[in-house]
Amino acid sequence: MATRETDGYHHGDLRATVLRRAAEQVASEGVDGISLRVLARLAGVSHAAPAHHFGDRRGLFTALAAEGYTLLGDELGAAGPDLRDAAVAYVRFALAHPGHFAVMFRSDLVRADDPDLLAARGRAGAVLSGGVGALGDVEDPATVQLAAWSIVHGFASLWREGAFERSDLLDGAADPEVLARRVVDRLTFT
Amino acid sequence: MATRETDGYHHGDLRATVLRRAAEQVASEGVDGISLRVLARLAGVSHAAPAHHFGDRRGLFTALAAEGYTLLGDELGAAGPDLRDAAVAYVRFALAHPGHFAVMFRSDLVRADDPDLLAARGRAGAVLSGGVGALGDVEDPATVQLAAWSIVHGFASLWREGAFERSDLLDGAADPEVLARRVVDRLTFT
DNA sequence: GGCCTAACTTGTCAGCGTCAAGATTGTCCC
DNA sequence: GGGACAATCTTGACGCTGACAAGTTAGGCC
Repeated sequence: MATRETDGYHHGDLRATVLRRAAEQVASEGVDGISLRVLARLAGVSHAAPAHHFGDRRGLFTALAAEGYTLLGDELGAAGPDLRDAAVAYVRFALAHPGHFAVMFRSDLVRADDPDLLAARGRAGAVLSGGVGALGDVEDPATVQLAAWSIVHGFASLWREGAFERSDLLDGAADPEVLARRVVDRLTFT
Repeated sequence: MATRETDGYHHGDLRATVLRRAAEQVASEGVDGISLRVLARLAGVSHAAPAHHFGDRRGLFTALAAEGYTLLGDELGAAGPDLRDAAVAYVRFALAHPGHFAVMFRSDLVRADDPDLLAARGRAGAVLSGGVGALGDVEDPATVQLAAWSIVHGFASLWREGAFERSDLLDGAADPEVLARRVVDRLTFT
């Protein structure tokens, strides 16, 4: 099927296949519960095949992170120039792509100097900065941006790890995006 | 010398020794760069000795997380009832004990039903809730608490991973606690 | 048709977590 | 003081993993 273009020696789409599976596995079992050999097995190739595309384990996570920043850039771009909309979009991205999100900020798992990673991250940052610029008159835009980034990043992380559920701060099965907007609304931007 | 009470068969303080080293290693090299066997070697015991105290790898991280929640509870308690002070204390804890912090919210690394963990976490949560109660008249205290938790957690995580340094949001070598307070001050609590 | 390169395989290695079984030591009770 | 007992640590083994090296196959390009 779609996973193989040729069913012989060459897989045909191994890089994308492994990357997709890796995102799923990281999302469901965490970063530690992942193995290049298992990913290779799932893709129907030999244990060393993924190494050709990613180098090593770190390379796989780096590629995953780069893809994540690309997706985040897209999401932020689609949200438009309003910073509050962008904030909610950040949360939406994190919860829609947990496998990517779990890796993107882990400097111990990612090769910091990877060109693809840097490019994708730079783009996402530029999109966000544009949103802050659109705010108009702000006394201390850098602090505002730090605060906004912190609050959405923290919210997404804590939600993802189930920290909120364990506390009694959630009223029933609240929608994370609704809640995220409510939380972001406690920020003053002026 | 203080690490061994007897230099014979029994180490005497293995559990605490391993835990301390583990915190250091996690802080410096990340969770993945840690190995029970290396920790055992560093403590001068056989490779299977730590298992007696922690069961398995997951047990080690669980113990580390529990210790982290205890430390966090102490820090929050020392900060007093003011929620802004507590928020800064949260950041201070995270940056002072990065090895613990890195593990505390990783549900994939921690045994969720561990009694020690639950007790320590419960205590830290109670201390924090007390601080929110001391705020007085608040329209929606749950949302306020979510927002405060999110912003400090996100700030600490992003700072820790070096995300802020990579952006151009920091003016020079800013003190994280000062910056944290400035960021928290963008929150409206009423 | 022949070459070149990318993609993948096979084989191997040391290190890891985990388990089982045995050795050593401190403690407590008589 | 001595013996049972539990806690602590060792030794040895197993399968799995990431990484590396060397060989094999296929596709593209002149």
